Amino acid sequence: MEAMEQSRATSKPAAAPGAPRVTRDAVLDTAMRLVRESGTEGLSMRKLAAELGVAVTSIYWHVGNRDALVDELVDRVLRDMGTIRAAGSTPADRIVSVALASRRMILDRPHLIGLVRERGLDALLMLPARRALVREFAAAGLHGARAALAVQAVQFQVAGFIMLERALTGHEQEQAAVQAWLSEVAEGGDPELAAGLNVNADPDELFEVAVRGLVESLVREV
Amino acid sequence: MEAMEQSRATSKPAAAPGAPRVTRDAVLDTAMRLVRESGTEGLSMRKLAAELGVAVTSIYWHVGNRDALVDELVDRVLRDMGTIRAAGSTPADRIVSVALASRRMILDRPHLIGLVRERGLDALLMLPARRALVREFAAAGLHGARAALAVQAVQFQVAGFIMLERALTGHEQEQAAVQAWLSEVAEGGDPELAAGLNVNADPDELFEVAVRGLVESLVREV
DNA sequence: AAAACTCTGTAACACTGTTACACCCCGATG
DNA sequence: CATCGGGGTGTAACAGTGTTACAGAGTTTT
Repeated sequence: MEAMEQSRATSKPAAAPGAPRVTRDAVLDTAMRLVRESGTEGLSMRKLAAELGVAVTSIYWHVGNRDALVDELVDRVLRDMGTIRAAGSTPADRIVSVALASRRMILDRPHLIGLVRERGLDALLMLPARRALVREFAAAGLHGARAALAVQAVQFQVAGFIMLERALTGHEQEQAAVQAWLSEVAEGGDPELAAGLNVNADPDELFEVAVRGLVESLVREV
Repeated sequence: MEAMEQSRATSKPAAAPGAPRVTRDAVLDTAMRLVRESGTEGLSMRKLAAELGVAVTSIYWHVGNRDALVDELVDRVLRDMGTIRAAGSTPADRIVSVALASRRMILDRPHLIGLVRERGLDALLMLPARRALVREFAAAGLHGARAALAVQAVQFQVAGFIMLERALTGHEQEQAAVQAWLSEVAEGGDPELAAGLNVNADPDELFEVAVRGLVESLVREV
């Protein structure tokens, strides 16, 4: 804890003559690279130290501990995400566009989900879209508690969908129980339905249909 | 691997005279207890062995390895969940009731989420509601690809919501970034909105509103 | 009696996060 | 100039994790 404060304060002597062999930034950079290359579980303090050609204790001196390190990585990724702008003419369209953009932003940073999940920072996933959602729902005529409920509903749908989607891709078909049930449905007289349930092939369409349905319901009752 | 086959095949000599000191069932029982008491991370092979008064290798002989053990625990919990029955008169009401019941069932088994998450079995979380959803959407007049999309949308919303809700409870307020933004909203002229965004106090209402909105959108277009 | 099988124990390997402690170097102070 | 203090690093260890090679006891089968 105090170590972090100290190292944070010394951003000037980083290039001083009595140069430290690694910087806090260098640690964070290679940590980020390790996560990009092999996920959250590919990031170990020893690996990180070895990668920097340094003993483990140096890492601890610079970042405190692993949790603080991951927190900082989350912060970094979130910082470079920028803000979300709504597009479209109708209020519903604009809100849906915010949801779509939010999903894109998060999916473009695959390591982010693993990081927030490990540290229980799931709330931060919703942060980028919040501002835009509040604004657009207000523009759609929703205020007060009603608006709060609407914003939260959309946020939960977006973030929940994304986390689930990432957890499911690749794994779904493998489940024996799932497969068994699918063939059962196919024999039940609606093969097209079974096919549609099998593919997690088009998450894009699924996401848009779900979000649009929810949003239109929320803005209609004004 | 073969060990599992062997032990699974020997359900008869479990009570034979040359009695083993632990049974596969006993291992699973205490494993389940450990998870209930201290979560997934409270379940270690050594702790489990110690709890049973046995060496670690016995555990491995009976269940194979940790992953297989957790898989079996998931199976067990899922098996005792039973089936979901729809209630209500209108199609939308019936579908919403399935979603509510599904959430209740899962939340009543808090350890389940940790287990499926650790093993990437998230798809199994949706399984109990699938049958009922397909039936009710068919009764609402949806068939084929349209019905598949609707079922998937509801499933994703339910499962995503639950996972997020469990991850957020308790943690949300702690985030500094979240807090900062909330006070900003409050000063923006809509304190009631800020209040509604702050509480994760009423997830029940939030869930019902979100699901009902989505479902009504899905069944309306028939 | 011998061989095969079931089940358990000892001890180790390779990892993980974390820390107590000694040390080096360099700049500031007495 | 000498001394002190602190930034930064290294060695080595502690405690814990999943996993396994191997030996052995006890029972059943051949």
